[in-house]
Amino acid sequence: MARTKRFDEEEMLHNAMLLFWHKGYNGTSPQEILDELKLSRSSLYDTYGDKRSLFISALKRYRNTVTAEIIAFLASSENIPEALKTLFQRTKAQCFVGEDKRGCFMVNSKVELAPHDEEVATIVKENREALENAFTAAIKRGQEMGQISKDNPPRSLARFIMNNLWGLTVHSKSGADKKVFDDIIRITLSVIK
Amino acid sequence: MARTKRFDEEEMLHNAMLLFWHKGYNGTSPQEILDELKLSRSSLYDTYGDKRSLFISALKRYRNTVTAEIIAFLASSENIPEALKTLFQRTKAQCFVGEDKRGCFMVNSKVELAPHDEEVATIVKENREALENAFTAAIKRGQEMGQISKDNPPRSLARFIMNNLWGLTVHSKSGADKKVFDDIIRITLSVIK
DNA sequence: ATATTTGCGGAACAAAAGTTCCGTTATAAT
DNA sequence: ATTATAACGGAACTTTTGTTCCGCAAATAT
Repeated sequence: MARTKRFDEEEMLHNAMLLFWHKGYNGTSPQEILDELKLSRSSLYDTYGDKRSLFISALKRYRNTVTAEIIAFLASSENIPEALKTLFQRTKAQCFVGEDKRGCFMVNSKVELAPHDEEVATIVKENREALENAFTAAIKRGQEMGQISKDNPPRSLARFIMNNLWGLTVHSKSGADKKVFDDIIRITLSVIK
Repeated sequence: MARTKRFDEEEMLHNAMLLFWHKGYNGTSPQEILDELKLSRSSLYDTYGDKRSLFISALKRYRNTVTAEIIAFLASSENIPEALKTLFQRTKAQCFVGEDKRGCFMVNSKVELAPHDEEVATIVKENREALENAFTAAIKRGQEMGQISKDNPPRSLARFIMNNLWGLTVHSKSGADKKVFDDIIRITLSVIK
């Protein structure tokens, strides 16, 4: 009946996500999106709506892939302290990918937009709550398995862990070197004992 | 010899700082600056140069006032654990000023601009290093006075403390309530013993 | 093979962003 | 009081941003 799209919708959304991740919402113009995705103007607007809709879609994609993967990883881990260590190491490694200092897309977006954009604020809040619940459940299991001390309630520890993970993404924007990351990770994990 | 300015240069710079703090660099237009500061276009450009120069000046002002005040506070404190607790409580309190969720201007700026703006990256890096040195010196004194355990080197603890302070400013953008802050502060300070 | 429908290239456009310029006004020093 | 200099108000202008629209192209279903 009609012509088919000559690009992969999901792949383009992924590329748009990477672009917003790098340069922020207000720092990315439609022209840059077109150049980067190699898409025609009409294809962009027909497929994704306006710039803000595209951004919201990208943010949701991040939640459904990156965040979801972390939650799944926690849920499937048997050794919780080891799993947490892995997450910290991965965060550290990602902060040094290609001199990009891109940090975390969710953190970047909430810093730039959450105070003034209701929809972004909602996504960001739900993302935080979902992560907190996943960390809480994992830490609770860790405590029940005797891997983690019961000195602190699991939810408190979950919040503390997340605070340090997010702190690292800010540190990556501050020109901190790997030793700074190592110090922070070592002390943070020492609390989970 | 010539006419005098009808506004206070420092006061206007302060107001500009608050505006950038709220809405970010790319989120603030020259028109908004004029409206907010009640300044004529020519006065703005004659006095502060272009928008980017104004932003840089605002960032430096933050460093010379807010950051400098924290450094002075640490240097003048006798009870270090108490001083750290005060800083955390102040950070928490500021995160809930007027439903603003404005966070920390230095953190906001580095997340938005540091990866793509060399000059911002430099200011942000120097700010981080100055703060780290101030925390390190204070914690070292705290250890020497027997207020803080010597389990960890002072610089490592300094980095850990800063990571959690910055984490809180990110948490404030995530719709977290005060209980979240209290959990994080309690566990963080429990490491400083 | 044809009709139909959607995709695509790019022109076009309104609005805003960001800056400059100029004529007038005020004031400080002489 | 006069003069020199800087401040101010606002017009004006270029560029970019964000979006729409239109005509042609292509592919699918019949």
